[in-house]
Amino acid sequence: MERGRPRSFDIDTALDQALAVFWRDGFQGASLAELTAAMGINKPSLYAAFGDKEGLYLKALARYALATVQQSIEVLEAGPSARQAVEDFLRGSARNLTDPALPGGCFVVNGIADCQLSATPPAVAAALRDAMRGSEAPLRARLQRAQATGELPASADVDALATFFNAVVAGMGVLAKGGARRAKLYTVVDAALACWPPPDKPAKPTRR
Amino acid sequence: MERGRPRSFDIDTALDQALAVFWRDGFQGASLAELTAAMGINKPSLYAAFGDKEGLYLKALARYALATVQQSIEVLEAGPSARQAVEDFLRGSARNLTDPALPGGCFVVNGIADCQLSATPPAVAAALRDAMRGSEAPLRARLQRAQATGELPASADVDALATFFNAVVAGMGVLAKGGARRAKLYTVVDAALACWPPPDKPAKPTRR
DNA sequence: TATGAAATATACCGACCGGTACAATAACTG
DNA sequence: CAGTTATTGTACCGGTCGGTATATTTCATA
Repeated sequence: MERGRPRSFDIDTALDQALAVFWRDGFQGASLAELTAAMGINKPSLYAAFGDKEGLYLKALARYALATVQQSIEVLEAGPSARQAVEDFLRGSARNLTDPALPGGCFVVNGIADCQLSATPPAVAAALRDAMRGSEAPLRARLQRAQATGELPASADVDALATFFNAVVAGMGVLAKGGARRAKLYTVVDAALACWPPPDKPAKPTRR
Repeated sequence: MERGRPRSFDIDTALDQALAVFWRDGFQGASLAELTAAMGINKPSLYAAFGDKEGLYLKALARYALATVQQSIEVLEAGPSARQAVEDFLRGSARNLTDPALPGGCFVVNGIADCQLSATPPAVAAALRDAMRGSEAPLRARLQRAQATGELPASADVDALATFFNAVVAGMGVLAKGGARRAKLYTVVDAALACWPPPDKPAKPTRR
């Protein structure tokens, strides 16, 4: 049984509202005044529920990372082929990065670039790096599966490919934050997909 | 003739020192205390020479952008072939982004991701976007030349390629700031170079 | 050497920062 | 109906922020 006065707000809702502020302004740039205003609560309530500005950020980041990784897996595993799955993934990323309803760019990319040696808590920097590395995993898993089924040639370096596509998404995140339009990001996707490895030495080259 | 007490520091030297601080901590994160300490001057001297924190940042950014664009042009135009020039450019970028003697990542990429709607002066955001777009120009110029000389097929979209390689560098900048090692960036370079367009429908495919 | 101009150093300004003490409030328990 | 417990609103803390007023120093000029 819960004792005492019940909390007047929903934790996850407040977390999402805090996420939006952190996404837009970064860890340093987001002030407690902005955060509490966006969350509709007071500072002591925030402090009691999340412990700290740092704790709040870490919880918001964990929520964001979980949601995006789940969505990535969903898209990557749903594609009819690995090649199509990666294309869907890249194009979906381009769409999210330029979604006018979102704060702009990628929360993790913005956060990493915002890391200041002097004032970013080590746990925040570490969590961001973990999130960055974690976003590579679904890609790598899908590419490994493609190699196992023969869709990707045995000579392909799936680790390198996963890192590459991840880097492309990060680059698109920077372009998006810099104001690039969605169409421009799509051209990046098109160019990146040209890196898809060709099949290994075909016995009969398909040419007429 | 100069009247009055002469300035006791060199403008460009101080600008370079300020650049290092801004590079590491961003516009918001860099405090006047850090800046003046790094530059070895007092706040009034900074104010008299550069007018403002914003003015100082803009001058430092202009200096950085000029230097990097010049170096990019140099590398891109020195390569024996366009393909080799772009490879040299990408690999040189990867090297710079992970240079332990530098603050880490790309000053422009860090700055763009650090832009906070609430507290970043519009002129700073605009200058960063201009710098981001400007870094694409040397690439595009080199690719256009390659297309004119026939090294790139007429069907290649040089604008898209320039945007793509620029995005790859931006992505590598994020990875670097996130602590990725140089070797990891090199694998991204390798994968990106696989996007180099093949020659148009060769009459005799070079295969034996 | 006296004078004027420009840069220096110190000390300070109001505003905002993250974080908290305190008292009032609202639920559950007996 | 007390009594307990946790949350809420308000008001405040020391510290730092960007920026500046003031007075002093250091040079070129005359």
